[in-house]
Amino acid sequence: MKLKKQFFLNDVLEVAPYLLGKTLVRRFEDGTIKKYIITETEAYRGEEDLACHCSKGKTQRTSIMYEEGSKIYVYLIYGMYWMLNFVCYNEGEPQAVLIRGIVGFDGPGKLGKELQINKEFNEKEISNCEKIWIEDNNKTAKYTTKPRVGIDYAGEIWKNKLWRFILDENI
DNA sequence: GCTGAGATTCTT
DNA sequence: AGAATCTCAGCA
Repeated sequence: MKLKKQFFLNDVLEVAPYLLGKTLVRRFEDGTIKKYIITETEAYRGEEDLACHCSKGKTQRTSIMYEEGSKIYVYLIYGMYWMLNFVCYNEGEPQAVLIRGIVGFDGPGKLGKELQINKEFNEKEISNCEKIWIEDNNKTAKYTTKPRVGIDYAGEIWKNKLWRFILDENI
């Protein structure tokens, strides 16, 4: 069954690890439906988190993260890769979980390409979207935590946070 | 308006 | 180590 909106109102540090092992379902333009197991996520949490886009405050790009949880946040990085995120927690407190890996497509850029993610997904409702959704299995997966990737600019405190969650069986 | 850098990946 | 390639933020 689909993950409910309520689930994304929790703190991102609860949401990110819980998403591991869950099934990400994508309905493509031609009607084909494919399912992928989520293997890796990363948490970005609040304006004080220097690695979070919201550390620079509310802008046109980041305004979606200030809304209530369960919205999809998509953006283009390095001019070629679409990143897929889900907004978490309460309105006014920006948090998001980045999907970094799914079975068979290890890396946020690769999975964005495979899922054919584009700017049209931005600001959609993940709990009520006909193109993409997540299926719950009511299980808690075993996982390993590591520092986040690609954020050396965030400073020692935030760089060393263990907010990257990796599904154990996939290592 | 222009410039620099980025939650990446693939090639040299 | 560097290119590919585009959007946004910051500054003029």
